[in-house]
Amino acid sequence: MALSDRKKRILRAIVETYIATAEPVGSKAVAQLAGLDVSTATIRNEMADLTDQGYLEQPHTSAGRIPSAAGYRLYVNELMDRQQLTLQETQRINDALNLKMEELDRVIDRAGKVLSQISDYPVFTMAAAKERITVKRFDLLMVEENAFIAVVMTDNSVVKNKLVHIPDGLSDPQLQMLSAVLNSSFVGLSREEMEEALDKMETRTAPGAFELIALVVEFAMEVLAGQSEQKFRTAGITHLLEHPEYRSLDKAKPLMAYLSEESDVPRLPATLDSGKNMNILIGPENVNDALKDTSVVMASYDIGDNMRGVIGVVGPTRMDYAKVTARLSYFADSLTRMFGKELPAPEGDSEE
Amino acid sequence: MALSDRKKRILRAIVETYIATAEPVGSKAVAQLAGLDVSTATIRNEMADLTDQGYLEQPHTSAGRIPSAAGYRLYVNELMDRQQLTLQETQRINDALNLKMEELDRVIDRAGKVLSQISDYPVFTMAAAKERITVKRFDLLMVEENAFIAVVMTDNSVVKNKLVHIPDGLSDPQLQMLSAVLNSSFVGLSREEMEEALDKMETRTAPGAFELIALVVEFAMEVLAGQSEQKFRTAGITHLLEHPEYRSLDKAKPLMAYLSEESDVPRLPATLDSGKNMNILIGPENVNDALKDTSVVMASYDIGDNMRGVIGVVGPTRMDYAKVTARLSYFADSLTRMFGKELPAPEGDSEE
DNA sequence: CTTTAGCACTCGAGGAATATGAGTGCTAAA
DNA sequence: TTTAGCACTCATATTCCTCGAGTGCTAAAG
Repeated sequence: MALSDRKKRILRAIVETYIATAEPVGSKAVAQLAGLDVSTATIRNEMADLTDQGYLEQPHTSAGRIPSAAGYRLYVNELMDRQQLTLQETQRINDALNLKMEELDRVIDRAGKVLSQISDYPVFTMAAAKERITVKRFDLLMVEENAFIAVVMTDNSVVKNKLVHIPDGLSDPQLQMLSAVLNSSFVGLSREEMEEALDKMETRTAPGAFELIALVVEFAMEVLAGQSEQKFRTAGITHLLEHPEYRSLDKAKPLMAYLSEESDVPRLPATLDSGKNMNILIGPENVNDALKDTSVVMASYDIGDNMRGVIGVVGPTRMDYAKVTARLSYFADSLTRMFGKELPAPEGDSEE
Repeated sequence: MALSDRKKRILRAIVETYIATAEPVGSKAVAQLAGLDVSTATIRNEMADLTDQGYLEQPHTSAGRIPSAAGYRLYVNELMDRQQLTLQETQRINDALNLKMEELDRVIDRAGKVLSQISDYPVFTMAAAKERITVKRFDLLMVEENAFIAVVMTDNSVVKNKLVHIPDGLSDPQLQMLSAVLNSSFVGLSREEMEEALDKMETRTAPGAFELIALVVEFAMEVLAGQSEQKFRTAGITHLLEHPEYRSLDKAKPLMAYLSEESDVPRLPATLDSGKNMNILIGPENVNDALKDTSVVMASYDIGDNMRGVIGVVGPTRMDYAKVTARLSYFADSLTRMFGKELPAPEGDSEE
């Protein structure tokens, strides 16, 4: 059932003043703000209707109304004006991102920090790799008599290396031999397949040589593991404490623990409705218990060919959705522009 | 002026019960706990003396006493029993550290997390590199027609790489030429010296070649910068909220902001009294303002040949010093044993 | 000289009672 | 359908009071 225009204006006024003040909104305040030339009594009637329909809630008999989850939902879907960013703000964002094309994760980290600063809410970031990553090539470089560098490059263009110490020196031909074995037998394999291949090889290879191969392959497996592992990072958790709903520590603590690295519970359900690239989860729409009274606004962006990143803002259901969505979407766009398909694949070792 | 044995016992009892309860300690409680067979009145007299001498403080005329900074200092220096760790606890620490010799920073991160868990306080870690770091060698690997990997190894055995895309292909001899220039002109130079050398070279080199050189050298300079930059990390900040002195958000917020990445103010004064490898800073002894009401217990450990790490615990002045120092010193020892000089230099790219 | 018992005093914490006022629902008139 | 009026509700703030732990001081006892 569609709401009358007047009801919508009232709902909108309530949501926005509640967002601004964090206190239940009464009919008087609405009368002033909604720009309607009706008395408070009329508004009270309309508010009673909206309460019946589930868009508003009453903390107790005689306080003002606050929006329910459904109320926020409606507001977000239909009523909200997209805010424009000021030139200054876009400037700030660009500065933060363009400093220099550094490593992927560092940029993302910094992006999170800046987003947190300009939105006044905590921010999380996540990068999810595609399902199957393999090693594209191995390189070995002798550096001293008793050490070489193993360089591993994955098919999503991440390059990592490790200094390997060896008890006895290695001749150049031996090194090339090693390199040949690695490149012929372990390229194009996923982590699990590598493990298998390594097992099979053990029986029919000289122990000394096998040990070295295993060392490098295990490193490669670690790299692959590190790639597919979801990297969850947060920034600005202390912003939580600035909002009245978290003045009580009992409220703040669990959410903060969830956001900081401490809790080992499964992370945010990255249920990005595929297709859409901006997603708003309001209060109970969050699956996770720690987020029941929390809203999450998240956006996704592309990283290179085969990865997708998510960046999101966490706050009380009374979140300034208009402000947050405006900033967030600009951010996500900028990130896609930086890392997206058009650009060369992400450079450098994109270590954690 | 030395304190009588009885005064010391009383002071000790006060410090320890205050640490346990976070509430001012009265003469009655001391009478029971100090194990002295004297009346509360006597103890009151002694406590008055201790207050005069500056070891105790009175929040208001008629509450119990709490230790002053000087009182804690005395306690830490003379009165405190070193706690023994239980077998279980050492086990836990060892498990956490020995999982696998992974990258330096990851191990340190994990160490911080575990230390925070077993001490119930936030923990910070820092790694300070030696003053002058240089590049030990460059390697270039062609990977595709239009990209190569630049591998940079520093003299503290850190290896990093970057994928460099180039518009036009590069022949093998050209690549070797490039490598030769880099290795002959930029090895052994500090960051600043590199910059100079690069400037000089600009005038007398073909533009196309120079561009590539500059690309790699700039990357190397970034690596050096990253090495000398102090890496400050924290774990378990939310533990702060568990302690009554930070129940009021106004108290907790600044400290939390300081500890999390948000504040850009200069970090902890790593004024490790050189020589000593365990350091306790009590309240006002901290230079930084954000730490005025906070105690910091820190220990240092060696990393390889030329780096030194600091790991520390932050908490209210009413901190369980005995517990914390015991755990911390064990931790620092274990870390030194892992990364110290006897072991091969830290392996792998020790990226942040 | 030191220790102890006794006592009046202080001051914060906690609780009950009270006042305040914003906001509501309902009714009756416009 | 809108408005004014009015009685009612209930969270919050304020005030006042009591309670009790703890103190300092004094005078007596060891």
